[in-house]
Amino acid sequence: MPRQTRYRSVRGAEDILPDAQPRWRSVRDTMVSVCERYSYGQIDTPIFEDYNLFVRGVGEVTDIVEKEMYLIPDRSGGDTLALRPEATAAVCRAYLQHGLHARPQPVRLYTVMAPMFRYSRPQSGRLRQFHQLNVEAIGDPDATVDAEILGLCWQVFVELGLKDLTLQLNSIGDPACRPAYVQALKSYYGEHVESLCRDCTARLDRAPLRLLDCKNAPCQPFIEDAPRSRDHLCPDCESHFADLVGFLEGMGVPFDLDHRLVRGLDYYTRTVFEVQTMAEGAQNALGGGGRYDGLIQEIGGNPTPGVGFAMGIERIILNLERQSIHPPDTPTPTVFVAYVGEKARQRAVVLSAELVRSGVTNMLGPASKSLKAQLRQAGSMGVPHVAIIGEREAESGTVTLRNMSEGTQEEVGMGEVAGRVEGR
RNA sequence: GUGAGCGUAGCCUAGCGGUUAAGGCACCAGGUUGUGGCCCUGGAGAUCGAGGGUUCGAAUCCCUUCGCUCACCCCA
Repeated sequence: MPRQTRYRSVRGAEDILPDAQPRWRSVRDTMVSVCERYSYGQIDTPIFEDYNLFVRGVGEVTDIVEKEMYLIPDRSGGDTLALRPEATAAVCRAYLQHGLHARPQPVRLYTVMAPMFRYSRPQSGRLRQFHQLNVEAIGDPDATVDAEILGLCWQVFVELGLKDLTLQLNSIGDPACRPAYVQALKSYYGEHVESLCRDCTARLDRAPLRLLDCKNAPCQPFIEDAPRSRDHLCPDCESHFADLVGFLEGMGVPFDLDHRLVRGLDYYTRTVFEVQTMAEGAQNALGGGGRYDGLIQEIGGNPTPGVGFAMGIERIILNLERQSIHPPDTPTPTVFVAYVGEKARQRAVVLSAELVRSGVTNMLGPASKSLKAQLRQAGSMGVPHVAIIGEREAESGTVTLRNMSEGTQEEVGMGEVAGRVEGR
């Protein structure tokens, strides 16, 4: 046998085999169900976009833009394309492109199972192609919308059955108050530069907010005493946040205020939140998002507020498995069509097709295998009925219908099979 | 991009310098001439990730490389 190159899926990109599909489907169904009950409408956008959309939208100095995008030269010589690294910018683009501002605001949108692409070293809970649920409410600045989004997000986790989750909440202000806060943060940290970890000395200039996020030991004491964004909110942001907190309490959505929570995408304003597991493992953020009141203007629209979040399907599935929350069983055929001999072979294909037409899930047995082997296969799959067509049945136009659990069988006409198996 | 661990049949694992690389699961075929689940027998399937080196001799030791995994970073 000549040995050929064995291809495998590209690093960080996984196949989802039939056995895994019930799990994916049930997660998806739960997400759709919650979104639809909140009156969100499904939107699907292309998996690639002009890469400038993400540069503008996500922010030039973010990791996503600097080193994680998959770029594709456009064969027509136009602008470079990017496999989407996240959904929000693309959904906002669609909002603008289709004049959705002309509809009642906010416009409520979601995408499920949307594949996203980010180039980074794969590890548990982090792939290069991964899938998200994305939910966005665009066009209304009110805190009720933030509350709705947070409530929707939390409800999805509740209905998925995941336990040991926390909802971390913070406000990082807006253009009116954030610059002053960032300044305060910088000058505070400026006094401690020499004590900080190497990562953080670099962060001080490039992404000061992320200093708060550092996990290294040397920096911990400074984080506690660092200026907090919520203490520097302008009156508008302050009352917006107070409203949100009140709404969440009223809704019974549990949350923790976390002054360290900042997010890695530039577009967030005011509300930011993250749903985290307490489970072991590094990738503990199952979902996250916030308000992005400046984003639409940034990508060329009129100033338009928005809030939304994303959650990672793979990470959710990982945690469902860790918590032994099982998906529905893989469906098995109702009937296995076994046959022996040439004439029977012809009848069998026909029977299989007719059963499908009658709505009966069935599997056609393999040719050139003994009856014994076919029965064995049906048995190992747990198929409840086997329709056997041998020489005899082929002659008389009948089939022997075997009940696998009882071990009984009866001879019926070809057309009777569907009725027999359903009637039980 | 950085660091660590690991690579033996589809999956899990034994072997850790010496004759044809062992076992389990799964797969295939038999055990009555057209009948499953248990049991029994047999079979197929591995150039031991790849390349190079050391040695009389390497899956076993060394180097390189590729791949996988986990963590950092970042985030879903």
